[in-house]
Amino acid sequence: MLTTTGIAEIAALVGDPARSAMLVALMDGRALTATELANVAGIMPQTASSHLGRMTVAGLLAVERQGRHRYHRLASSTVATMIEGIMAVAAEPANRTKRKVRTGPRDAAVRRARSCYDHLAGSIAVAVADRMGERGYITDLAAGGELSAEGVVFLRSIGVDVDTALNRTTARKLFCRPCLDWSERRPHIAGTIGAALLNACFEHDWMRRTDGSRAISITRTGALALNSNFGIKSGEE
Amino acid sequence: MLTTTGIAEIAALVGDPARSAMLVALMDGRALTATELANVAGIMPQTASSHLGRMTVAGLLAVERQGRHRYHRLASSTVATMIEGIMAVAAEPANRTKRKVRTGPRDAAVRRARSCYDHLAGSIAVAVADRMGERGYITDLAAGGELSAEGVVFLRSIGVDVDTALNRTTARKLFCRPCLDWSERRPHIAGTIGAALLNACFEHDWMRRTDGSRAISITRTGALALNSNFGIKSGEE
DNA sequence: TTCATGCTTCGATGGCGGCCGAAGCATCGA
DNA sequence: TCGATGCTTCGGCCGCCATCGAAGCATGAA
Repeated sequence: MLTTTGIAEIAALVGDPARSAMLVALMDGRALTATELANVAGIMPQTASSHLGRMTVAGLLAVERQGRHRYHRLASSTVATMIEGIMAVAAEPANRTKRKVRTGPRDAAVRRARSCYDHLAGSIAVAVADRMGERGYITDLAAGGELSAEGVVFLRSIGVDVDTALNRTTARKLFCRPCLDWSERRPHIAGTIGAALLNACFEHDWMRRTDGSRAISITRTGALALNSNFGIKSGEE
Repeated sequence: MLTTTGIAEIAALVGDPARSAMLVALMDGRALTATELANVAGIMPQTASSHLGRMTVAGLLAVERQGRHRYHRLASSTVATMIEGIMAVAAEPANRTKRKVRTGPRDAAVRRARSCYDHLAGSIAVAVADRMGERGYITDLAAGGELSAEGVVFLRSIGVDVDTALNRTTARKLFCRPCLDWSERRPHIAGTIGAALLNACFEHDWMRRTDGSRAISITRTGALALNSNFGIKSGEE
């Protein structure tokens, strides 16, 4: 059987605590060095090197070498989607009852806004996609999504670099892909446009990365901007 | 970290050849006995029993006992979605180049129509969802989906048992969930409605299960029905 | 009650793989 | 050229777990 053994190989790679810790650390789309990932996983660099090598040949990771550093990142958004899928199962009720679950304020922050691969996820991201759909900026999000002409104008008006994003691929259709959201399980905006949107949020200082977590914090100006541009109340404005 | 270890546990379960073979065998939503699954995986019953027990406590499988038989099925559609996600990675170009891939006619059939958990998947299923969206039978499929009043009338007219399906849950909203599709990566109709729809296709003898494969064959009358009801040309009418 | 079937539990075995120490390559700075 | 840093390769150790034989429980039939 073609698929069966392939599935087992891929899943076995994720099925190691050290490797899954590294993969989760890379879920925000950044590229990290081998030693950084070794620290994340709590293992020695030589062990991490072995893991990273195996995940790379399996197509889970991609490597870019800069000088004597080697930066590792997730190979594709398919991999990120897969990990979100596994997360969803791991977070299901059947497993929650087993171990005690305390959903602290930090988890709440992650659930509200976090980075998924290279774009924004969480309830805020879902709300953004909803509003843009309501206003006709995005059409047919379920079927791959298409950015309308009004959508281009709108995004450009709030400082998103739509044009370079548009130049990077051939068809406009592919830009707004739905991406099953871990906590919300509803689509948000991914792809090149999603990356450009998140990038703009950082450049405007609407949002900031959080150290040691996938959570993204929303600044005061960001809360105001979300309200005025999207009509989203994040509770901090 | 809460999620990291949980992810590794779930993935490690899938990461065994015998277990992944069983999971794939269950992907069509049917419930199989322990011995049947042992045959699928090519292992002894006692070994299979151990695997099934572990997957059940982990929340991957659910068991129903009938007499001296124990029927195992996937615990939820979340699990099915996860496995499709892993399949997508295993089928990615990076892995295809490694081993030889021959996409024979049988793979083409699987890609066109197959069962995913308890509902229909493949290009036909995507087309069905598209048409129903175009005609306003389904609204907002991307955001969980909602069946409109016209949709209820339509489905009832083609012999889908909508009413029992509607009674089985509380809100109409939950019925049409998008489900990332393995080959198409576009949403199709899942949930209770999706199950009722597939069921109707079997009862009308529009489609038939294929032995030893997830593929679903389309009968001649089924092709005609798809064309007249949905305007979908499957190439066999 | 007795036997057969389906499945589970127990115990022992064997192998795969994660882990680290030490050594071997690259790259950068002086 | 020499040392420092980042990373990889090699070798050996250890533990976990998949596997199967045999025995123990259920359920159903004779």
